Amino acid sequence: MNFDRTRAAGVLAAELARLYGAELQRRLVPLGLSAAQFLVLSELWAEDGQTQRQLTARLGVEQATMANTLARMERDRLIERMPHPDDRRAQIVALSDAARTLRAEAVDAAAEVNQSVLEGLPAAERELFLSMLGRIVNAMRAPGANPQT
Amino acid sequence: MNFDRTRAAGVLAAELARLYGAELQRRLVPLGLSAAQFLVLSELWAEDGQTQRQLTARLGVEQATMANTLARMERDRLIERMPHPDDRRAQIVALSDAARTLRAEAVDAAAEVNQSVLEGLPAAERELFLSMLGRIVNAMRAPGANPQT
DNA sequence: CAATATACCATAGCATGCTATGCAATAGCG
DNA sequence: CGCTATTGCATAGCATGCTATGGTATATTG
Repeated sequence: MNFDRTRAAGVLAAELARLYGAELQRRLVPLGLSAAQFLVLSELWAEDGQTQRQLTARLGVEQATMANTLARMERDRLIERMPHPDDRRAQIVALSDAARTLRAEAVDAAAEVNQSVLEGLPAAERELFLSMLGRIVNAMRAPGANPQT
Repeated sequence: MNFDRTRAAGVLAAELARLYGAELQRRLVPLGLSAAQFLVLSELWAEDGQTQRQLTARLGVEQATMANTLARMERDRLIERMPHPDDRRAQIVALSDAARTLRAEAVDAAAEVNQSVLEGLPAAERELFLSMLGRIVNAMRAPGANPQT
């Protein structure tokens, strides 16, 4: 009849996400980045010049969320938007020079934070944990994961 | 040199938290509750009449976050606040009748969502996953988890 | 006791997530 | 071609997280 937060997978995940976000933010702030901005940049570092639509799909957030994040990134001179050559509705999101410069440092910082998360587990279990986390996320993302929808 | 989101524990946790939050919200909305409100209520169902301070500590959010959440819950008639008998700075947070009535239904809904999260894993691995998640969160919560702080 | 330090809350301002809307451009169809 | 549907974004409004700040009450200390 009670609800045990310490055994609720989602609640624990939310807490992990909060702690991780805070730590990542702490490491990225000196570079002038937030965690959400970093994720967008990590996509653009892999492939510059994507549309907002593509970024939204790849990062799995809603379109409106991405629009807001991109607006802040443009304000902060991390990206530039230019007209799409073939589709006047769309825009190309391009890295600024500043964002290109930040790449190595930011990726290092994020890698360290990801490593530090896993340090809570013995090395032998880390791969398994990532695998299980990945499978759970995939299962929840899949259609039909929502009963009676 | 790249950042692989699919292998970053924190990013996966954030995504799990988002998906979980959305699903929990979907199940709680018919009851007039949000996920954050549910967590506060789950504390109060266990022990009614706590102070804001206690709730903040137990749920692990910042004091300001709790103040805002409690304000919305008071607005929504889920809680009532009354003066603390011994300390005029503090207030007692008490369940409303409506909140007491919601208990069984809300706990059931949350339990189902938690169960559905774990369905992404074979039954044999579920306990281990919860254990690992719990250990990671504990390790990150612990002081000294932050290098060079 | 008076002054200072702490503790408990509230508020302001921001980021990032969401849903709901609306506009403009493009695609599809009769 | 012209109408409708779809697609790509932007904006509004909200919840929930945060930090920073300030007010009031209580505790501590010289």
